[in-house]
Amino acid sequence: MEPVVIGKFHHDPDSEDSLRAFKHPPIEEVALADALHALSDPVRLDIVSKLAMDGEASCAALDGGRPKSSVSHHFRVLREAGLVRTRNEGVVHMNALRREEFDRRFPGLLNAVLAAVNR
Amino acid sequence: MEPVVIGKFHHDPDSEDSLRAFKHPPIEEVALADALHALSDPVRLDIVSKLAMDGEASCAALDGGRPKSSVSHHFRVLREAGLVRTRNEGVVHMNALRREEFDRRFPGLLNAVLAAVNR
DNA sequence: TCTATATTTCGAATATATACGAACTATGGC
DNA sequence: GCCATAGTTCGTATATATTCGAAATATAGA
Repeated sequence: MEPVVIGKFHHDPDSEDSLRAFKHPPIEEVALADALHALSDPVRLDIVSKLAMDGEASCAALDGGRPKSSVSHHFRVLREAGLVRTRNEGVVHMNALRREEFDRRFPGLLNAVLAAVNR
Repeated sequence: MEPVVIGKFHHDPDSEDSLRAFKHPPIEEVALADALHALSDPVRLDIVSKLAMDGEASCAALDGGRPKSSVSHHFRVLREAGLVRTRNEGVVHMNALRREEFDRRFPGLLNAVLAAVNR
């Protein structure tokens, strides 16, 4: 039986080193200042708030009419701040908050932000 | 009896329109994104953390060896985000967190940030 | 009034962030 | 294989932040 080739072109789409997979930092490596910076933008606060309500969503579902490249940028910032995990579901990228992990790292922070963002 | 002159050169040093007095926004006018941005800088996180422990301090006491103009800038950002109140005490400026007000505006936020910054 | 001290303001350099079109890449379905 | 779709990456323009020296301002005290 042939071994599965995991490399540049033949890879496991769910593995962390897949071409399509994203960098999700270990939650312990996320710095507080970076998390706060990620949350300090109205567009990203909106995305985070909607993800908290809906659980999961594609990028397009949360674009608010903005160009794809802008939305992609904001998702990247959220990912790198440990706030969002993105997984490939066919042609769509599904995003969800890393709530348990983030809460473990910064207890109460996300709750306080989400409470504040909704008035 | 002469009325007290409140103007460009003869003014009440405790009044909000004094030359030396600072702009402290009404807490209800502080936007979440601006508060988070103010907290998303390591220098300012350090200042806020020290103020939380010490209660009150002059600018110089918290400068961490940085030039005065830089420290002054960071205090201004904290002031405009509703986090810090500065009052004139003779030649020094005494700074304190607007804790009660800020907590009322964004419940749990400052606690979560302060808990996270210490570790 | 002169001096020392604490801090702000100004100005300019540099760094970082945001925005968005165009080109590119991965996936699923035909 | 070809096409459409969903996102990413790239390049660049612009906006905002940070830094710090120098000059200005306020206050206390001699």
